Amino acid sequence: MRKRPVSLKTLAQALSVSMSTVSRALRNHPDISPELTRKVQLLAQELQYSPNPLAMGLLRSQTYTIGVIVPDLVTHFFASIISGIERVANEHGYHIVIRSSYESYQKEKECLADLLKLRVDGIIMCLAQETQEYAHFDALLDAEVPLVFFDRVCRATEVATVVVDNQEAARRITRHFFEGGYRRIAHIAGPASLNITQERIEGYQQALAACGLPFEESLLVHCDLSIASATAATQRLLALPNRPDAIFGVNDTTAFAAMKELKRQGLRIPQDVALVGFTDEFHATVVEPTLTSVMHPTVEIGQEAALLFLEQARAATHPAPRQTILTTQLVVRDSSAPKPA
Amino acid sequence: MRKRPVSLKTLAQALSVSMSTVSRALRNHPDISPELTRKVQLLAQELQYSPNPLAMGLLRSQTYTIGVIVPDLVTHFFASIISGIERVANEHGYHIVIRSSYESYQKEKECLADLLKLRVDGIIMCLAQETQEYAHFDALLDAEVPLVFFDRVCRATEVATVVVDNQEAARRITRHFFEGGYRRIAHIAGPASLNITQERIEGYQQALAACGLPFEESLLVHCDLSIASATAATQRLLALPNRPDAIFGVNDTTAFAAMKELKRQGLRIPQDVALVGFTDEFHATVVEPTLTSVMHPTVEIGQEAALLFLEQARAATHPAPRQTILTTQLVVRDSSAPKPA
DNA sequence: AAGCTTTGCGCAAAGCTTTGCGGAATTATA
DNA sequence: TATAATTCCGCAAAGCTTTGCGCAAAGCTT
Repeated sequence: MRKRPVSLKTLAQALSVSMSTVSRALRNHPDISPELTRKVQLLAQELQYSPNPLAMGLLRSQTYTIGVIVPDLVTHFFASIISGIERVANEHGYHIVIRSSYESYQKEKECLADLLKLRVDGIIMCLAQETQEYAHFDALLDAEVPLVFFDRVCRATEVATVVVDNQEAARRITRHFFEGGYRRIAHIAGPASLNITQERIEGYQQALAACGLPFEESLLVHCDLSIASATAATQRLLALPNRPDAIFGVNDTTAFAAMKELKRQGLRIPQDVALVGFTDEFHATVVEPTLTSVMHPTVEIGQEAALLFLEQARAATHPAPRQTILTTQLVVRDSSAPKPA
Repeated sequence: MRKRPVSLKTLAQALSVSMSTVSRALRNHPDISPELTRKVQLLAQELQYSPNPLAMGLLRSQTYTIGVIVPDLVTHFFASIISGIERVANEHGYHIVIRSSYESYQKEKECLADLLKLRVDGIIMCLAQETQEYAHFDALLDAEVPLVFFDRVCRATEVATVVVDNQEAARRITRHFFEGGYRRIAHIAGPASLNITQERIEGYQQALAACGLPFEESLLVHCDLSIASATAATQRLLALPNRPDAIFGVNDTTAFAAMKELKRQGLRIPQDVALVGFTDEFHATVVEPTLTSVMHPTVEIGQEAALLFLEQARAATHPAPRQTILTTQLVVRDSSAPKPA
């Protein structure tokens, strides 16, 4: 049995006063005499008193705790978003408790339920890939529990969200290829259900049109974001009678899987096929050739999400859901060097 | 103002019975009549009652919450350890609240203090790189708060720890080089203060001796685990009058920085200089040449740490600290192919 | 000196749960 | 039928904190 930490009662008994007096003294209430106040604060300091958050939580219905649900804890993308959330949460006195949905709809519901049972003050999350029904958020919305989605979102009119401008990013990539002299630009997209997939496809198509290139069905392939599936998608593209001269992968895993497959088939990058991915700095610079990629402002996504939470948590009345759109950055490296004339 | 969730009081009032009766009914206490029990449970179900963990925490002095402190949230190594912790913690009804020490001693103390104020049931952590004093753990030890260190440890006789067999791993790498025909084997080590650094150096030296190779001071260089510092360390090695033909980097960042620097200087891997790192699968397979490396059982480290916590949390009396040593795996890839005769 | 205002502190309730004990009503016993 | 034994439920305390209200003692006024 661990001994209980010092409480108001400990202090009160030690000083032979009531708990209310101790409580007031600690908060410098004018009702308490200066000498007593000093004595109390001194003892509190000495005994390292710190108010019990459980009692405070009970009183105020506030735990200063944010539930964070991500599809996956290991991926650099999510890890650094969590890092961003953690930083601003801590700066504002909040703790974060983390759960992974493992991209599963069932697990996502479980996590949500568990965190609510824990009485978190709000939820910051990214939808699981499987999730197509959104009824499990009704309870939160009804209870006006602060909720923030990032990256993968739904019900954007009801929930605060932070996303990146996927269309713009996809347009920029496509244009970048075009300007480099590439004309058969393929796109390995993600699952059709994800909003990020749709937006990037739209941007891709918009840019093709703007560049005067036709949209060829066969140059748009889907994968489920796994390595195997991305590899298969690449193979489908390369098996085309008229294969693409540029590939734009929808994310990290996809881009690297594509790169490996290209190398395996003896194709040179970018001479035979140029490549661009959505990925993060460390990976992109370590491969050969270095990978041109759209960098997500991951830490900022997390920070912004936490700020949106705080905004809701502090508001007296439930504020209108705000949408934050962050811009990405296209970092040009070797894998998309201009085509030699 | 969010409305309060349903409590025993809600149910009690709805059924015109006392809260104690509701409480007993929910736990199938024999004192309560079967019909009433049924009615109570039905209503509880319907209203989605779930006991308030704050009240329970107050009562039992238990929050079912584990504080996790890592030096860095973004690194794959820590991210996947967290993933392991999360999994077994959740399986056993615990939540984890995460903090990053940013490798800072000051921050580490802050995190520790904050988590204790939060009344976590225990702490699982990895020491910050800066941390050299360990007095801030006295309070935990005195209060018998379950504490588990992983990877970087201290006070191993007092605290449960989970580590990998660094000596063995270093020996294996060195032997692997030797068997491949390499004779001037260098080691880029980490900060001398870290136990992992020391252990790997010892293993390195043991294996050199076992292979009948001399230990040359100049082939052992230190870095602080940053990219810049690892690059500089590599440069020092390559500037040697008699440069090494094999390099063994102390971790992820180091190995890749070394690889980049080797390439930059136009050296071929492994023909001119072979390379082995401590790293994780994804990175290692994506680079060119693929990197031979010692793989940490990261998820297992996390799982094992959580199990050690549970062991302490469940023990009636404070158990003797247990040391878990996990074995690593040397995955041979292209960067250390045998030297052609 | 009698009455009024301050000053300084304690009581108790609320927030939620569990649990020992007591008590009323019902049933069984003599 | 009066008494003993069940049966079934409520009171209250404990765990910790805050806060409205009350109360005693001290200070002040005239």
